[in-house]
Amino acid sequence: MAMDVHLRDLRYFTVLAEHLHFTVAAQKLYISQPALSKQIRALERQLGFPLLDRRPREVVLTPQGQALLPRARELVAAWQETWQAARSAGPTFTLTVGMQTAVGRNLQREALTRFRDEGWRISLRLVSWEDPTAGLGDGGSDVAFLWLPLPAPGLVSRTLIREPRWVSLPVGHPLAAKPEVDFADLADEAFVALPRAAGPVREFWLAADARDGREPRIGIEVTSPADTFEAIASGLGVALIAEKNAQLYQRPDVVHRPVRDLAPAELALVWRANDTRPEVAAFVAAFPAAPSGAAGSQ
Amino acid sequence: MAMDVHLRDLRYFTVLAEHLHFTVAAQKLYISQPALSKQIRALERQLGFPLLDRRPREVVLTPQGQALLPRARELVAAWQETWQAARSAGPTFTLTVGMQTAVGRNLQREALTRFRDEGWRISLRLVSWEDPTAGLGDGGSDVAFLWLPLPAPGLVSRTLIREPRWVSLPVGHPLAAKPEVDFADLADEAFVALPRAAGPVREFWLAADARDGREPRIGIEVTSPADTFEAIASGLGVALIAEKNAQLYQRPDVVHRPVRDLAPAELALVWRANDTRPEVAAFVAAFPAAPSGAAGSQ
DNA sequence: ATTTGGCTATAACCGATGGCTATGGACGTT
DNA sequence: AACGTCCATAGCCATCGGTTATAGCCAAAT
Repeated sequence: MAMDVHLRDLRYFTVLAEHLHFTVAAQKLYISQPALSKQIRALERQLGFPLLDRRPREVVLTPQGQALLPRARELVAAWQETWQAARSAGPTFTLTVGMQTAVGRNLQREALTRFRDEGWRISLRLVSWEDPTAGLGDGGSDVAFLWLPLPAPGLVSRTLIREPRWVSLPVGHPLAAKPEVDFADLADEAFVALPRAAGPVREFWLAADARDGREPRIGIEVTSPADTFEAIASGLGVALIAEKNAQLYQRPDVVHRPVRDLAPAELALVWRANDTRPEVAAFVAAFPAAPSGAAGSQ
Repeated sequence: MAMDVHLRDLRYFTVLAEHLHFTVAAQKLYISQPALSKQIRALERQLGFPLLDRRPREVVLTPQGQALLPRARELVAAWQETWQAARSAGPTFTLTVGMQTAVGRNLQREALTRFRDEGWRISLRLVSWEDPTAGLGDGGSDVAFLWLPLPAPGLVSRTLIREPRWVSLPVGHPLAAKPEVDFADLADEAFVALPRAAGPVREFWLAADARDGREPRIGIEVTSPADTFEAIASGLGVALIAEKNAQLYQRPDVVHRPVRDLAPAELALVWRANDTRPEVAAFVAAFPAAPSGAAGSQ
């Protein structure tokens, strides 16, 4: 018997019933209008009776739809409650999230608010750039936000954000005159680098992937964003930086420019491959993965 | 937020919690053990906490599992009730099912019991072999059980059963001596045929598909199973017949033998392609489709 | 101590589902 | 008549939910 519903579909229905307008309801639900249309049709097909009467000018509930609506709301709400109740029946679980400074993108806030509300304990752990695993290596963290590539084997990642690499230059720098920079013009500059201990990520931000094996010239090594921009402003070198971070760290003595011909940087949620605890999986699942290739934006 | 559950998963959980044994619970649920294992793990992952403690000797509920169990039962039951209530809020829908005699296989019973219980009105309409669409053509039926091929354009089918074609012979017939018959030995026999009005299905049961275009020899045309076997017993011809029907229509003066080298016959549920009423779709969906090719049995 | 048997997990595969973008088609409005 | 609004359809792709086959674990039995 095909009697079980996905509560998601009931939720879709309740929202649609509230607005009686597919396009609007789809927006509220953060899905496309055709997706909603299709799901509702599928729901009607599964139930065996129509829920809505699609008229030329308006959409109205059928008698069955009217009967279903309040009960559907109850079910969705009841489930929410049930979930919370069940969760709190177990021992309180504390998830430690490792983050390096300069990750930004209010991911911290996301992590904290979203899960604190739902009865979890989230503990943020700020780690220095010297620990490329952000605490995953020594067990100090359960998950971490990191720039790829992965610093060590045995870790798995879900890419959350993919964005172009820009370059930070001192205001006086000749290349600062152009609105966009070729990496070729940049390759022989002195670079502000992450510490050696940072591992593969250091190489990535030195654009080792675009140098054909030639060694970059290192101006200075730094361990914090403040250091970095101080060094750049002082003319000790230039540095690659993610696009959004460029917008975030504005200083009068430093300018940011997009760099052509560089693969985008990927910010990922990382955890240990052998860590199968459902709490970790649930945390990870709560963050939507970035689309794989070049996304269709529109 | 990934908060919505599929009620099916809750149902799986309740059954598993009842037996505390994956293999047994999977059997009760009519799914394979790995499927259950995977679904439960996925559920735990989605919820963010473990439901069961899989120990070497036994499976036990975690505190969260214990907390979830009774409420999960309630939710599943509540949905059932909700569904019924919503259905009966609409005008009673009567679905007319066209059937030819000799379809058999307790499909009628299936159709009637299954849906009468759930508050539908099912009206069976027995049609003669003269109407190959079993009432779909003139709107007298909403759905019909028919042997393929489809008698007319504009109809869609879901194959329910696929079974070998046998041949019915009078007891004295020389071919009746062998346990199995080659169609080549049968091709030049006189055949008991469906009426011309039956269309493509007539050709199918004359095995036009195995004759390379040569015309069959028609002994007599009949319009009911009784006619058919009377004719065969009287030596007016032989007839092809589906395997299960062969077992069903046993008479002392007629024998049934499997025929080699014939494609199987397909019994299908048929409805109008442009009929998108959810009631029809739900009825259709309630009958599992036959696997496409040679099925993996075991 | 090794084998056997019972039970759950994993792997590889496959069709159906659920999302997307782009486009069509019905209908009211201008 | 042309346009705008809104739902449906088409075509595409990743994920899901099922399958069979097989591995791995542990206790009982040889």
